[in-house]
Amino acid sequence: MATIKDVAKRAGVGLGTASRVIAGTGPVSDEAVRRVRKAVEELHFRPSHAARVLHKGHSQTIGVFVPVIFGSFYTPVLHAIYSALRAAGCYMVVDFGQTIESERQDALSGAEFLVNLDCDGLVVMGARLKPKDIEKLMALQPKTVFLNRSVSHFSDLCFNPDHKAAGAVAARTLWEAGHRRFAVIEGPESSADNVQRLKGFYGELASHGIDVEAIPRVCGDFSPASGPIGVKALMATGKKFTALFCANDESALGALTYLQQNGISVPDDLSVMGYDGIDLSAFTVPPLTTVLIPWRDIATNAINHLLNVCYGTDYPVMRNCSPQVLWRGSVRRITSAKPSRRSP
Amino acid sequence: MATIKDVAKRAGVGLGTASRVIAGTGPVSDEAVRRVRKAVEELHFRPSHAARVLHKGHSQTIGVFVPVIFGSFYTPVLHAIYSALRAAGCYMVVDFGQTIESERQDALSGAEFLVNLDCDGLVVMGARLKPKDIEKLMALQPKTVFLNRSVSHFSDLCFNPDHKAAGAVAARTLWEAGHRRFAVIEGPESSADNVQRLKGFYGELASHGIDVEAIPRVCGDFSPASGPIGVKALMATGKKFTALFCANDESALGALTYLQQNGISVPDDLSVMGYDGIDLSAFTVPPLTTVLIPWRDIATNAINHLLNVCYGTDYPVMRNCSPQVLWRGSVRRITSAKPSRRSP
DNA sequence: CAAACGACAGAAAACGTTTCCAATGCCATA
DNA sequence: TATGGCATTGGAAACGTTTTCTGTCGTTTG
Repeated sequence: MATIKDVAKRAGVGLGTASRVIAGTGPVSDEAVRRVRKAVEELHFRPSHAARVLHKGHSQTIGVFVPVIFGSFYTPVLHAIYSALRAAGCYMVVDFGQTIESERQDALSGAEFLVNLDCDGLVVMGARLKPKDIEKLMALQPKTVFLNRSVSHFSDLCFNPDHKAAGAVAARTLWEAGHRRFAVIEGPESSADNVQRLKGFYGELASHGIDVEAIPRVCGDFSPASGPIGVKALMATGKKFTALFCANDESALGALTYLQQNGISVPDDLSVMGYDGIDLSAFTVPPLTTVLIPWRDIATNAINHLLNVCYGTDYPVMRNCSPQVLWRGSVRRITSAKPSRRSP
Repeated sequence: MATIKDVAKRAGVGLGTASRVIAGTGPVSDEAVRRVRKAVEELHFRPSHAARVLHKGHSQTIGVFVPVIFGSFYTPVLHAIYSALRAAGCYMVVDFGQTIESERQDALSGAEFLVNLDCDGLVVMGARLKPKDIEKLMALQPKTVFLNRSVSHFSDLCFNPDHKAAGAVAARTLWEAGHRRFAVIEGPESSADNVQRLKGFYGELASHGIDVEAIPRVCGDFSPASGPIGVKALMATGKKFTALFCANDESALGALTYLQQNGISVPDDLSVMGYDGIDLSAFTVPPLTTVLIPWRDIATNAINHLLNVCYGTDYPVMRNCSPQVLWRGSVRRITSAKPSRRSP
């Protein structure tokens, strides 16, 4: 590969001049510009990123850790991160975790991997990180933002939807549609985001006088497969319910499929409500009513903040992105004073 | 950040010794090792990636271009690329295109973006690249492999499933199940992979004596939305058919949903066959019969080849990954000698 | 006409590594 | 005791930029 020295030699100018022309900074004569440009062209010169980084002290590279790349949930977030980064002219280096269970360990080792690359900053996504993990990561690279995890001591670095409020919104939506008997397919207990949304959901119902302890619930793992498993288990309890809340859309998808296959009509026999608002939720049968978490906005704001920290820019950062209900066909409005007791 | 000089000073050894200890290469006394290790620990020393790259001449970084990150198709491929790269200790820098239509332009500018980062090699995915684009990219970075595109002159760099053969397999499967009347939701004409699979599909049917010109067909864009649109258009032709071939699973998903909503039973009234074998195809109602393209294997082999080219390694590279039919519930076997003429 | 100034060019230093080479000290051998 | 070889070491050079500083030349101004 040709170096800037070769370019300078070929153009018959000094090193400094060549550099100034290429960087487009400092005073240079038109003649010099012309000659350097020509030499660059002829030699197919490209400045060495490494040399630049070494000199400048920053790499224009941001490391991103995402727990898993399977499924429909993380992908749009990754895309939002990518877009914001690319718009700022930054490179995105990605590291993925293996499974949703190994998330915490993966995040820790992934961050270390990324830090070894002179990343200017880090984005770490994951609901399973413990406060001391966050401290550890901050020691590794102080310029880090966290997605989907909130730790009070580092709240300015944590960009996290208000899962509790969103869970409450889900409950309120079902309540206002007239539902009084519920069942829930939960997510993993080790996921802080799951715990929060359920707290919001049950809390809201409790405030309406529902005995939440009596609500049949089953613990899933956020996968589509946990939908059928969950529904089966819930029906086995023998308790009656008119509305099923799934802690995420993917498990709701699985539940919908299972119900369909077993002749239980949604929403006539049972209403189903999801959580996340993944793209695919619009394409189920019936289309899934769900709580849209504005991940796109949240991620963009997180990146903006990170860029501000890393490069002293001044991108706008908003911290209050509120959830929104996507009202679609999978939840029935119960209009009669005495709600239907029919149940699967 | 502490440099290796600081480490050497603190450990009371020379620069060379410190470097040798850290790199774990060359002869050093136990005492020196101990002291350097201690200094590294105390100063939280991490070697500068940039300086290493500058000196060594390679960055352990591979640039990856993927046309879009939405949807279910590219994600598993990206994951396979990631896994292979990470296993080799390489960093993955990603660039995405905007839409499936802008793929070609996006790939070109994305590759340039990536090359500016001293990537040791490039992976470019995209079926819309023209031969001269490939030449251009090769000039930019000779160490490049192409995914889902085959150009005869660069066939050793192109890792591409045999779409024609896979299309033929789809046709043969339907034929052998007894179907004689077909309809097709095609993909975009500008996608070479789509053109190939259709060529294979129609070719196989023609070899059985079917008049392929008479087969009703409609052009989609690979999106779930093109499923309903396509089915509607096909039914509007008034022609009768027992089997619908969708050029990719996502449009098949959309088609399935639409049929379901309109009371057309799959597979009793109509058989539906997909193409790709995305994870989600197992979770539709009914589960989608489809042709599995072994993208995981193909991507892994492509990366192995690239790594061999970049680093002189000797990973195994296989080039014949054959498609496979995932026989599931969405295709009916027509056993009667005279196949059913019933049609939507 | 001389001096001062401005525009530009070129050389040199610095960024943090790794590698190569020469030097040192030590031990065994002659 | 001198010598060769070996193990270990420290320092210099190199990787390719950018930036700063000094120098030169031509032009303008007093």
